[in-house]
Amino acid sequence: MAHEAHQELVQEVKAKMPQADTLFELADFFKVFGDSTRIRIMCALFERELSVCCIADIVGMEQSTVSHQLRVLRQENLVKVRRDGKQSYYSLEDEHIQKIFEMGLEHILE
Amino acid sequence: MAHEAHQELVQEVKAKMPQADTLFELADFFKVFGDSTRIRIMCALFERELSVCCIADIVGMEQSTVSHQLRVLRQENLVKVRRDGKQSYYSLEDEHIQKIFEMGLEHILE
DNA sequence: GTAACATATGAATATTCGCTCATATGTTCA
DNA sequence: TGAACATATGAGCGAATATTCATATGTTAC
Repeated sequence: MAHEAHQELVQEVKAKMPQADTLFELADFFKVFGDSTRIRIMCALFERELSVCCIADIVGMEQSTVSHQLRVLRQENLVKVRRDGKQSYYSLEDEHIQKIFEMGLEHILE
Repeated sequence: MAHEAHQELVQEVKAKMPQADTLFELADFFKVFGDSTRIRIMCALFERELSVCCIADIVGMEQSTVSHQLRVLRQENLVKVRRDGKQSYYSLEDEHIQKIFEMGLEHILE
């Protein structure tokens, strides 16, 4: 390809892409899905809201680990918390999560 | 919650969850989306197939970096390659990718 | 053949990230 | 108030990972 044509193509594609900031945010968002502990936590929450210690038992990890990961999920607005007495009940923030999940499953099951 | 009720709930949720293996695979799949360089590469490929050096120019990174990341994308069956003379042209493997992308965007733009 | 270009890959490095331990904070009940 | 329980958080460690440099491999044109 000629040098000018190359540059032109590069500029054309760059122009059509979303802003760099948005793509960095998007990467951070998907990063959250890229850990098996967090995936399993989210998956458990598909069924119903759960307390921290229940989640820990379900995924078979320390309460502390789960608590740390729930914080990550909270920061990306993927889960919400509800305090009830001594316990914190976590649930999913919205239904995008389940759809993204399903689409991922479709891909790997091909 | 009583101890037996807790255990019962844990078992019930665990039973409804997909197999652990599947969830580990799923995490590996999403891990690929969790890096801004790879996200930008995929995003560039939404427009059209591109050679490695074009991609490198578009995302503003070394040819070597892009080549390494394209290998990661290949390993997860997210892109395919076509050799044409000296150049390798990469394109997206299927349309799930774009849908996952869009859903991620919807979430962060809320 | 060799030169020039495009891509792939191995090694080294720096950074990120998940997990665990110890402990702090928050809540209930006696 | 203090004991018991649930959750959150900070520090430290080890593993994973993204990038770069140097170089190998592959391809074309002369």
